[in-house]
Amino acid sequence: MHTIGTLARRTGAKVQTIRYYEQIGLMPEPGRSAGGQRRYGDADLDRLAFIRHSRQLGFPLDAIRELLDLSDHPDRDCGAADSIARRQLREVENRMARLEALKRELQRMIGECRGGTTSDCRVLEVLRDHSECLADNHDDVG
Amino acid sequence: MHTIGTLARRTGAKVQTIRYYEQIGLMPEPGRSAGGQRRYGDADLDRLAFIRHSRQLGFPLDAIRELLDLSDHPDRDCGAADSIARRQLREVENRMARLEALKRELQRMIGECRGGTTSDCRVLEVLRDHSECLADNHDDVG
DNA sequence: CCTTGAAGCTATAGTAGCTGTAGCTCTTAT
DNA sequence: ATAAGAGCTACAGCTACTATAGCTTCAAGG
Repeated sequence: MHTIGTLARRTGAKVQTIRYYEQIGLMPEPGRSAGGQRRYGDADLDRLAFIRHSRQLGFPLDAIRELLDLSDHPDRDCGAADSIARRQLREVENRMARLEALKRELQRMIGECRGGTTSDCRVLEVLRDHSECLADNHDDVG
Repeated sequence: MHTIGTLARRTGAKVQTIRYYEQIGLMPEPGRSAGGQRRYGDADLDRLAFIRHSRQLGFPLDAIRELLDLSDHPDRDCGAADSIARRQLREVENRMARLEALKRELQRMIGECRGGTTSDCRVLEVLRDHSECLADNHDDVG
């Protein structure tokens, strides 16, 4: 039997985070000690490790919920898991592409700045200048 | 004189977002019509465009506050603006590096999956397997 | 048995940066 | 005069946690 602190230490999650996962139904409600403290088994530890590892790979909690569900049913087709992972890969690639564009624009901005006062600062000029805007991007640039 | 809707259309910001910027002091409180509706001038439009463009480059609002302040004082040294931009560039590069690592792990995971049931799915196996964890990463991966 | 300090408990609020909703009022064209 | 569309305030919700306050429990040492 593990305490919540042990789970935290073993997985790198914060104690509050574990309670949060319980609250949103990602972790099951564990047993309690006589005094009301949470007591976990090894299966809980594994589940939390799975969640944390998935989070480190950037999966959103909803996707993790699906992955856990698949993991709980060994007889199902693994195509679903595969497609969640592929979706996440596409997401990561999208973000990278957007960041690449930002990086280039920032480098250009910085590269053109020749010092002096803010009145002739290229950085501020670029930010002010409407005409050089990136294409509209309403998504998070994350 | 522009309405809030006009500003929104011209900058790509949502109406609520403009009101939000006012609320947090990023946009000034504008004048009002007889009936109490916001009325903006061209300077407001420029300021909002500056904010949106900076957001598109991923600058956090605090950084934008500083950039706007610099932009409002043409006599100051532009080194500050430059260093904010460099900080942002480093941030972008960091995120890209982290995403690159995620991308590789996702690709490996997906590449190894040979179909079948979830019980022998490599994707789920990798997520379950403690020993193959990425180095601990407590930052946002975003 | 008693104390003490670490760890746990609940509940609530805060983070970033918006976005959406409800229920109203204003503007403007016809 | 009316009606559509835009604007108003105030507040809740989003993601995924994180932090705080004020309390209780646990485990070890004396």
